[in-house]
Amino acid sequence: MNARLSLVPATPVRTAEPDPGRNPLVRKLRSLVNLNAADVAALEEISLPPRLLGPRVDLIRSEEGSGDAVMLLEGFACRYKQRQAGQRQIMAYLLPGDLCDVDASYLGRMDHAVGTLASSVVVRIPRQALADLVSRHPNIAQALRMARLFEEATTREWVVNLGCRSAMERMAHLFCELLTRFQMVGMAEGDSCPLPLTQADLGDTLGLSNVHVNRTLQELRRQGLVELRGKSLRLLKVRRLQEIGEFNPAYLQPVDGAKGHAAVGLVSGLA
Amino acid sequence: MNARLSLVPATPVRTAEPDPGRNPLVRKLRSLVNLNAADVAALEEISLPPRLLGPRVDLIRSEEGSGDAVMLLEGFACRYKQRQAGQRQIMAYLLPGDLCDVDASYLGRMDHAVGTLASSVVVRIPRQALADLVSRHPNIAQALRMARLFEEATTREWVVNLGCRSAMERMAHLFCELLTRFQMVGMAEGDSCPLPLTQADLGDTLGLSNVHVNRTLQELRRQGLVELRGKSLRLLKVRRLQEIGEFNPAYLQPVDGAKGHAAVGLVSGLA
DNA sequence: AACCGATTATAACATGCGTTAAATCCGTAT
DNA sequence: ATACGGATTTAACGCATGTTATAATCGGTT
Repeated sequence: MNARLSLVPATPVRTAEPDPGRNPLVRKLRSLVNLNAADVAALEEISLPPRLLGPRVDLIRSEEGSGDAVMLLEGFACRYKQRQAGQRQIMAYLLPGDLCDVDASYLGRMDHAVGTLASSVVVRIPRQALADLVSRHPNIAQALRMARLFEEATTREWVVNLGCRSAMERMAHLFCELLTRFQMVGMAEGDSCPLPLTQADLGDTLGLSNVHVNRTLQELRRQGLVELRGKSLRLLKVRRLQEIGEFNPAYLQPVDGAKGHAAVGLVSGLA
Repeated sequence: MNARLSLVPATPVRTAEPDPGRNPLVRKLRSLVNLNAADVAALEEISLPPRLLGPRVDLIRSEEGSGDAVMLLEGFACRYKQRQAGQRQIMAYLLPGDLCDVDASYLGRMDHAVGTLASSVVVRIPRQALADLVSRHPNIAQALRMARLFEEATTREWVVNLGCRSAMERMAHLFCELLTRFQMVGMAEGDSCPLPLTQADLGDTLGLSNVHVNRTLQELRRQGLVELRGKSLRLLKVRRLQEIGEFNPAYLQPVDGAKGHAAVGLVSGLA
């Protein structure tokens, strides 16, 4: 299960490299607001040593109580909930650059779990460091607020997906969303992006049985819309898939390129 | 459609009454944290004159750009999204005391609409007033942050509902959630609460056709679990309904009664 | 190279829910 | 009262998706 864990006992991943785009958190926040050199430098400094986790490892339960945030550096994780009978529903994907806010755990018992789907590298960000960062770097504070708004919008979009789209439409929508999100952190290559999930994982995401996930996938392949080999997803006809899933990336990114202005007026205290 | 709008052209609803529990926002925030007299007084002062809206009236589009928040004083509203073919998916309910954060509209085009389902009374809260309130009253700031966390948790719970529960389970869960939320603002009477929705509205909420909503409702009635007459819902066997829907109110409220302590450590700047 | 468990793929069958349609009920206005 | 339109109810039928089962394939390990 976590076979890969032993391969890399504590290999430190270089975080504070001079080249500007390695850190996925930096890349993500840069897709939301304009960051200056000081902002970027500060972001690269806050991370504690990275830790490698195998697939299917819970990463919230363990941090619970520390109050620190967790950032996904590499890999693929999710928020999920397990029903009594065993069914799992995935409620959100965490991609590299995504922060897992631990605020929720203060509301008493955490209402859901967070775990890896593929083997992943995570870093803890001490709560105090994050608070300092936010108070000294308004751009970063702004970007984090926006990231949160987009995350909320994404969850709402998943409600729509589950509530009133067919299997094919759901899957097309999900794939479009994934490609866009990977593009935002510079991890897409053309129309391809990583997809280190099993069909069962997709089923738990889309509210479908794994058999039907397979059927739907076959149909998408047959129509020449997607290619899914190994752990890589390729969207052969992006436009067509966007039509099928009624995908509009506006809920993931600022419109056009007006990053700087877009969110000046956010009610900072309320957010 | 909006026939009732004309009935009450501009009837002002009394907001700042001396009796402590009239304002649903106060009641709601009090269910989250302990508020002192100054906090309550401040909350009662911020509202602009209330406006009456008929059912099925959008209330975001009109406020767009003003940046002010909107609070529902009476009635029933929702966040929703309309698909091209016409299907509507409701993503959240707004009950009395709920604030509709307008932050999202700053991310460019609003990604969803907010509208009334029943005729409602709303008040605008100027952005500046809200910012002042939050900076001068830490308890209120705390409560608003918690309210937001609970709102996020609620959306996640809806994802679970749509993703992996049957029609009966979904409806049982929704009804339990509604009762609890109305209890939090003091609008439930025993095991009864308002439900001014049509079966079509319920269908757009639960991802079911209106025919199947009806079937499911009949079955719940036949089993003596609920009573739904006029615009009032009554849960005859709350415990049983909670079992069916696997409902656990922990995602709506602080656990037990530890309101004051629960959230002291929230990363204020991040939230 | 050969093995193993996990994943993917297919088939056959079952069913929960959607669709269409028509009847009844109910609140509101005439 | 009466009439009207929207909401609820019920029935008949179809389909998308679930379920169960089994085979084929793949990726990683020895």
